[in-house]
Amino acid sequence: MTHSGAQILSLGALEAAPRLIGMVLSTGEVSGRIVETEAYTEDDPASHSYRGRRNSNAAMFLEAGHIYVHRSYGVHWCLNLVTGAAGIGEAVLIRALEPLTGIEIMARRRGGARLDRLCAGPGNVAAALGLEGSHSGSMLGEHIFLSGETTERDVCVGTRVGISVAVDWPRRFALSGSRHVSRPIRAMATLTAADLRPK
DNA sequence: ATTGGGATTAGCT
DNA sequence: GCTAATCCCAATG
Repeated sequence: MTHSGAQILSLGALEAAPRLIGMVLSTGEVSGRIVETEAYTEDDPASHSYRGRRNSNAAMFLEAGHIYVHRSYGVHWCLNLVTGAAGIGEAVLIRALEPLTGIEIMARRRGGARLDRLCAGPGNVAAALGLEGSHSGSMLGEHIFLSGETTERDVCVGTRVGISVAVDWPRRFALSGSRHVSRPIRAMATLTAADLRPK
């Protein structure tokens, strides 16, 4: 993980999530630019950390820079980057990537899909990267790497999808205009590059 | 011991 | 649009 990556993840999830847009996630074989994220904090009733630490969510309470991979609907794996201070339980869900390299490998893992759907949606991101539950609790730099810079383009913020509580919280972030996002965001606000510059 | 409900997706209507 | 797939945990008896 790069220095700027570590710096961003040490922020809270709410501040890290928009700043991760534009950065690059890679394994040895494949890589993609982050175009959609979602912040989960311990005060969020939709967060796995909301009801405290369990065996299943322990990775979410590790130090910033670890990854938390969880099962969704008993079927899919979803990748989170742990943020903030250790023991708090904050993380950013990686919801979509713009494929950069290793596209054939990702397509094979996904059973074929058009380019702009290859890493669209959290289950598809984890599948394309080859991640599963056994990777949960590992550190960035072991299996996957975070590099690159925060985007210089606008990031929009909107409501969430796929949950039943706190749906209206503006915690889903996406690169404005990207066609690689899981589902279009009805923007409640737009953050410019100036808003996202290191404070 | 059993049951209900997800941070989702693909495939069919 | 609707639904099945399928695992883990929390709530309940």
